Amino acid sequence: MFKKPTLHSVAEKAGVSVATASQVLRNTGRISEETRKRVIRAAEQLNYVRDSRAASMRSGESREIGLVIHEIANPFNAEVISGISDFLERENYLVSVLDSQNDNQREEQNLRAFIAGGRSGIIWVPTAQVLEQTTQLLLTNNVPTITFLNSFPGSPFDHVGIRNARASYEGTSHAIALGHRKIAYFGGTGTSYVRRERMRGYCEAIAENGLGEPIVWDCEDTKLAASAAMSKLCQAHPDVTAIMCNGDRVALGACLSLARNNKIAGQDISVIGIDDITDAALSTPSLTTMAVSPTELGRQLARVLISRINTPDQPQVQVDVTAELVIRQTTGRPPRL
Amino acid sequence: MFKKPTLHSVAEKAGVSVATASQVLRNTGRISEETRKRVIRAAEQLNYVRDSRAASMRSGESREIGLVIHEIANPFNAEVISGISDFLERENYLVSVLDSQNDNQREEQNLRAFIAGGRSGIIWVPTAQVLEQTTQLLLTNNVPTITFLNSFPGSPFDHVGIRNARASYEGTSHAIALGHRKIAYFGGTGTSYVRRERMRGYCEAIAENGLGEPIVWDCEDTKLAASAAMSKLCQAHPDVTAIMCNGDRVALGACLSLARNNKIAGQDISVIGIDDITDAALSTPSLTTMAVSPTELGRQLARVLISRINTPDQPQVQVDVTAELVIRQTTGRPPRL
DNA sequence: AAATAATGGTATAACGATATATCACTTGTC
DNA sequence: GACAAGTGATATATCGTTATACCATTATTT
Repeated sequence: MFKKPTLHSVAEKAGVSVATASQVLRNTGRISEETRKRVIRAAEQLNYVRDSRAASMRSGESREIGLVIHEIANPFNAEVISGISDFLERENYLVSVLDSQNDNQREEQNLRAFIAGGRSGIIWVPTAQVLEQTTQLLLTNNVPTITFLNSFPGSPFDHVGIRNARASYEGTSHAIALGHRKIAYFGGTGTSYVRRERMRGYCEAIAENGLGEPIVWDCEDTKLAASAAMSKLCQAHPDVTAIMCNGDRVALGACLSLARNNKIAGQDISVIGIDDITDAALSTPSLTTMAVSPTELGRQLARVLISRINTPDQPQVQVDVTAELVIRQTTGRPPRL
Repeated sequence: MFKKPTLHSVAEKAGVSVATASQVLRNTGRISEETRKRVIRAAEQLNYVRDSRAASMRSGESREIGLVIHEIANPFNAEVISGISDFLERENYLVSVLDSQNDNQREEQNLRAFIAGGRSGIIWVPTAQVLEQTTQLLLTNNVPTITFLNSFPGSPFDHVGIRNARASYEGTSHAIALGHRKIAYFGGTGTSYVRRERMRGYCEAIAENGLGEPIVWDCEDTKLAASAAMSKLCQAHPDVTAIMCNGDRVALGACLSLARNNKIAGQDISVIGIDDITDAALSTPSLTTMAVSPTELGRQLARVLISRINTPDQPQVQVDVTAELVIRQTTGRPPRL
């Protein structure tokens, strides 16, 4: 039977002890140049790959980060994952991703897997409903954990996310400044932390300007669902002239519905998104949105997580990145009656 | 200092030996119901999570699969990842993803990490250029590996992918049947396995119908690049009336360029994609494409990989999934001159 | 030249689980 | 009542590393 090379085989081939071979490959600097070369050659010739399980178990250091996300296929998430990996890679960490596909049970299973695998830290984009038991699991097992984008009430973890309320507040204000009076909040379901905050910002802008009762229109976070929901919204509230959306994906879905009904986004109805995913600038008409930089998010996240890993006892940290209004074609003055 | 619970602490709390505790948690069925309950309670109370590194090291089984992909943010890839996870999860495997971001060096590093972590198997979507050394690494370390979607010359690994040549052949034939005579191949750069095959299918269809010299127009695989490239193609070859695209993403980029130049895809120029990503059906006009089922890909992949893991010595396997023509709005008869 | 320090290598005990052999004890059989 | 067989628990070796203590040599100090 075939067996893969181990430190033992490398040491044997180089004619030294495993202890020596280990020291060479870890660059402790205590080994003479001559034997160093011998060991390195042996390792190369055997295509030796250090077993990180054994290494991290013994040393207590893994330099691997786990990322648990509720939906990898979400374009904003995908962009953000690249940003995170980039920054953590520079600090010599490796980021592996598990997709919990919006399933609570899978989510806990994924977190368990990362705990079990001895990750140095966990980045967690929580689903809407987080079980108390899940939090306890992470705390008891003492893994540096940081929630990302979404959070939940009473979370004991560090957090990096977006200034959600402010984003929707400014988006809505932009519509108001253009002269819109009847503005709806469009997209999302349930009461995740993110959505609650975003709705709050919208409601504040509406209230401050005395624009009457807020109008909130639910829909699932897919383009298809958004398109269907938008058609219904237009029927139910024909007087709405602008929508503040829960995200770019539903915003683009709404635009799709408008296009199919021969209405023009930005002229008949104004649409404002949040995120600035790649497609926002590339659809026709291009989407006005509250832009969040995936790079900036990644940078902040890496910073906070690493400082938590290095200083486990520091007080809880919360960082919120500001979204910037990017005006494109889907917003304009309301149509004259 | 705080330490996380181990099997030792569980055993202690339950008043049994670690060996017994281990047996209970592995359900070997050799332990009495009474002590079983005691151990399980202790584990729950302590929030014990088995250290999978230690377990897999000793038992030689990890039930974890590594997926190395060149670009997580690619929408087709993202859809496919979910498909794979679903099927492998049913077989009790966990799929973790590393994104090599089209970087050769990162790719090897990622494969190394999975080898080092003792994965049961590796799913690899190779970048364009694969180093001989990388192949050797996987072989020497004896990890069941399967390439996915893309492959490379002389690959010794199992493969699951798409019938690429046939897909573009049929797509091109569809255009020909509609009456197009001047059809270009649009998108992609370099000579990856996938692109070579797709170009071959296109060329065959062109040759069989005596439509003169193939026209191949390169562009990077992003919507933005495709949009710019399409504008140039239209200038350079004003007589082209249809394009067979290297994928949906560039196809949608091409449509974007058409829309911006007030041309209508499907009337002025016909566009055919490959993949059928979610956005293909949801853009306006909707995209005619050679549809590949991510579910079917996932199923086949899981099947082949698992059989390789269970029977390492079986002969090399290659499975290719057929793409189906889905006619939507971006294809039609060529415009009259 | 004796004492001390530096250099380069190794033996050994962990890390936290599992596999295996073994050992008490009960139960069953004739 | 002796012996076999079965049941339930345990002691111990092991997986592949790294940390640490230790041991030879050789070099440096006074």
